[in-house]
Amino acid sequence: MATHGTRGRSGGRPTLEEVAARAGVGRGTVSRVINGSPRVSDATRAAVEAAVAELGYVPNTAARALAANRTDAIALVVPEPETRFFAEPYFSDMLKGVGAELSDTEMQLLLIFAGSDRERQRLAQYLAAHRVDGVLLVSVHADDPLPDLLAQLEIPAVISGPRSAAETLTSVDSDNYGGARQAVEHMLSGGRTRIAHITGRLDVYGAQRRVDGYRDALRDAGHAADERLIEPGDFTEDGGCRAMTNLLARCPDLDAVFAGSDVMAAGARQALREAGRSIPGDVALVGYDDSAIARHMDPPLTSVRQPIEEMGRRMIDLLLAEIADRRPPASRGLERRQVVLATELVARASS
Amino acid sequence: MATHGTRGRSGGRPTLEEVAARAGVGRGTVSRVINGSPRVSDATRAAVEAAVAELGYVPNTAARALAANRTDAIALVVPEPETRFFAEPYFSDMLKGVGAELSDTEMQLLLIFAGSDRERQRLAQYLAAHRVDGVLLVSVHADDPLPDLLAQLEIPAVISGPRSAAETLTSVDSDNYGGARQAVEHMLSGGRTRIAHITGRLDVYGAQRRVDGYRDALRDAGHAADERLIEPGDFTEDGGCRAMTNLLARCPDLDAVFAGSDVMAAGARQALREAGRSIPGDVALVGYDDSAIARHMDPPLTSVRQPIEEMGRRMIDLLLAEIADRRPPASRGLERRQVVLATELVARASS
DNA sequence: AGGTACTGTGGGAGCGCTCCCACAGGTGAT
DNA sequence: ATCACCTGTGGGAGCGCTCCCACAGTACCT
Repeated sequence: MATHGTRGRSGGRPTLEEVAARAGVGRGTVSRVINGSPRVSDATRAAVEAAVAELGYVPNTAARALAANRTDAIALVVPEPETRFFAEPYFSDMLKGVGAELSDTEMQLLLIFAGSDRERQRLAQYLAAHRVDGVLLVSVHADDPLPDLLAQLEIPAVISGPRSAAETLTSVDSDNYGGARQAVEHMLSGGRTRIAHITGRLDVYGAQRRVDGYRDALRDAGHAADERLIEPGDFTEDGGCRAMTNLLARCPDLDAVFAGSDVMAAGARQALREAGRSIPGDVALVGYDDSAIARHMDPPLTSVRQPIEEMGRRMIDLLLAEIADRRPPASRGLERRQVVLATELVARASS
Repeated sequence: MATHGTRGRSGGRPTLEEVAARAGVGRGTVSRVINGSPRVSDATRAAVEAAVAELGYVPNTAARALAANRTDAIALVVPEPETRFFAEPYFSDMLKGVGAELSDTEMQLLLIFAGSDRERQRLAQYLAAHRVDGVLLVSVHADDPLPDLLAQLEIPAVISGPRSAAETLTSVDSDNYGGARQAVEHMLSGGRTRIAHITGRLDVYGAQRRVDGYRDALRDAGHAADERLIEPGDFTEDGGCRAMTNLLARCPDLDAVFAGSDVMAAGARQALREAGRSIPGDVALVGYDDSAIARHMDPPLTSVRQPIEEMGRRMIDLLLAEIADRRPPASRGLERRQVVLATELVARASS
């Protein structure tokens, strides 16, 4: 009789109803106070808050999620094996920005790795179950099916580097085009005229944009286009070394190199050294990313810094806005949002 | 009339009830199939599974959590700022083991940092709301209040290094005592007799156990105890350097040093070098952790390896068992579980 | 024949919340 | 005085599941 209908509750955390009884109000009113609705009188609000404090009431997330059809959680999906995640400062910076922006929110951040097929399978299940209100996607390759899955499931998502100029998802990116221009203009102003470029993998949109920036900066400075100064790389150190070797063979008169990443710049440095070219005496060298490698290279590498932490913050802003917009399913879609953040050239001894 | 009572469901994921209708069975039966109950006939199970596949049914986690009073999630709590998490390979190894062991489970892993006061506050709320079924605690200091909070909230938890010999939480640890013995015995067998020890912070239980192992190994080999050979360190490189300097001043005749961590060994190496002692010629040096530092030191450092990944796996095993045990709240408590895993000496040039 | 025991199944009740309708009481225009 | 329209409030219905009781059917004992 006493325990009628009281199934699993051993210790028994207080419920909304109990708080309501204690405060002498109705359930709806307590709910309104908890959720910060303005339509509550000051006196009532105070009474409810007192009851909440006395009882140590904490809302039941599952009940709320079920009733309101939301989870108050978002996922940061990293389509890489965990190893890379820990190896690259990119992710830790991103996480810092995301965490900071989220810290005055009720939202909970989930970190999900989707490196292996198996993990991707799990993630698909996870998303199908709508266990998060939104998704942050970082470091996505051009042919990744994940963005489309997200679109199909109608889950709000923000991507950290658009897959192409026609990206349909809301995206945040650094100004790859402008960053490349900065690098090239920096070398031009240093008196260099034969500036080569080692590109990143061209199926990565950002790498393409860097090539565009490189080309336009040279053209605007009145230099004739010379496609022989452009050599494709693949973001690896070996690739950078090979590319540099090819460039030296083809254009022995080059006096500067803009590498599409610091790692490739490290490879290029090795090739230059083996060819007996001094840095920056014979050849100026500029990288991209301003990673730890840049600071520790010999000589220290001039590099283009991306505001990764801020990118993380902006991604959260946009995602939260999109989640909020979702509720009234009225006027959606029309304006794609693409935020582009400025880069900064960090000049060091290599140029 | 058509949309009577159908509130938020726009697209409308299928529910248990719909699957039941499709399969021509009752709701309870579908639930039994989904949860792998054996009390279902093969024919019925097949019919239900077909309906699930056709409808693309995915259980609603929130509803399940509410009804069953569990979350199917566990938290890995890191009481450190994120920076340290990324800096130390300890965490990434741990995460790998944990992830592996969890991958054939329905359990979801949450990574929670509790470095700042603010984050700890949040965590307390989080735990009070019982948003996870269990907690994995790594790298906890002796005076941390977190374990007690967990106990008070009756949340199953496993800790990765007991706070003391009287640890009440289930714990997994590497054999600090045995590891220290291995290190000392290795140096003894190399003909060293005056072996010093730079300890870790002694408020860390594991560091104490290493001192115990060091003492006992020497005693068992018939060496008279000499407390002057023991110098306290604090796990930092500077501390290791200072400790080494003190040791050299006090016992110039020492011919070997067992440092309580690789980082301190690096500090000790510097002090030895400055004092003109060669490694391993004049003094043998052995560290603890077998971290990247050990491999890259000059000369490469002999060190004691802890099976961190396996520790992660075992922690999950124990935690899942504890969560399962929880359901029938019958015979609990009596046996504290403390798992200790063997260490391995990795011999390199420094000894 | 009657009993006991098990297997497989259906469906009611309830988990703790949010949403929303209903309604009381106040205010100001007509 | 009448009506319209606010603000603040109570509480019913329902979210999609799990748990468990009830019961039909079959099998095996007395």
